[in-house]
Amino acid sequence: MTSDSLDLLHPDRDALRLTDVLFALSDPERLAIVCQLADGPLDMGQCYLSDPSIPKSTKSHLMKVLREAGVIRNEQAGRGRRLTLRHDDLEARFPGLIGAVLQAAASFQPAEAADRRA
Amino acid sequence: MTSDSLDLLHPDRDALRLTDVLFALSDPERLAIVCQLADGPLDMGQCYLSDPSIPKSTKSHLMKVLREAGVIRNEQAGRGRRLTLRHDDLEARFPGLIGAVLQAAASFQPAEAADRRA
DNA sequence: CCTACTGTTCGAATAATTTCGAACCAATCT
DNA sequence: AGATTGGTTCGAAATTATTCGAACAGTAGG
Repeated sequence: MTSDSLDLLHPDRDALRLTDVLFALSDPERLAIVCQLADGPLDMGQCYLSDPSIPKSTKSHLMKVLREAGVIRNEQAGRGRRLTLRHDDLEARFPGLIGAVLQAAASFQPAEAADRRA
Repeated sequence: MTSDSLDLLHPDRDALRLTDVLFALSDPERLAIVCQLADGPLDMGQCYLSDPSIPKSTKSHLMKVLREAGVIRNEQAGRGRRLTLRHDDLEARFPGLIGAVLQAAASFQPAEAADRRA
């Protein structure tokens, strides 16, 4: 009935810590995930890692770090999970930060993104 | 005579990696150092850590991480060392990033900074 | 030259992250 | 209900980062 264990914990906007956010973004794999979410929410299955053979537990852990830092929201959606970049919360708390990171990342790793689309 | 081993290695502007920069900034102690350098270069002795009892080897290592990520420059100056935030290089490579981080950090940890000034 | 002063580097111990398989849980479909 | 799909959590192993003392190196001053 009412959702039980699997609604995960998300920090409030006011509780976001800059160093935690920076740390979450400092891993190439996590940063790439964030870039994919910049255009809008995605189901977990639509979020691609650089290496497709990475097990789901590892992928889940990457999402956990991003979620606990307050970078993404991870909510149940049907059978799977919907991932959302917490753009508004980040922007409110750290103005200009996420935009600068996304722009820098976009002009940086376009090759990998293109590879994934191919 | 000519400086020997102690001119440290600094990555070129073009070699700066976003994830390395974010990682370097993701530690509270290192971030605080960067904030102190925002107003201009400082000698190492003028850079304060949250805990004054931290040994110099640890402090040196914090600077090393910042330097190797390309966040600061560390050059010999007289008897000691002059630390400089590589603001121009960072801005050129990741427009808006360092400014957003500094602003977010400033509106975040003013208590600690005030303590140090007292 | 010798000493004092500043920092860096090295090596080892500790702590924190990452990675992965296995077990588990919730939702959907038959 | 049972089977399938999609993802989280747990626990252990491996990797990486941090911390600190000791040894070293460069500079300035006596």
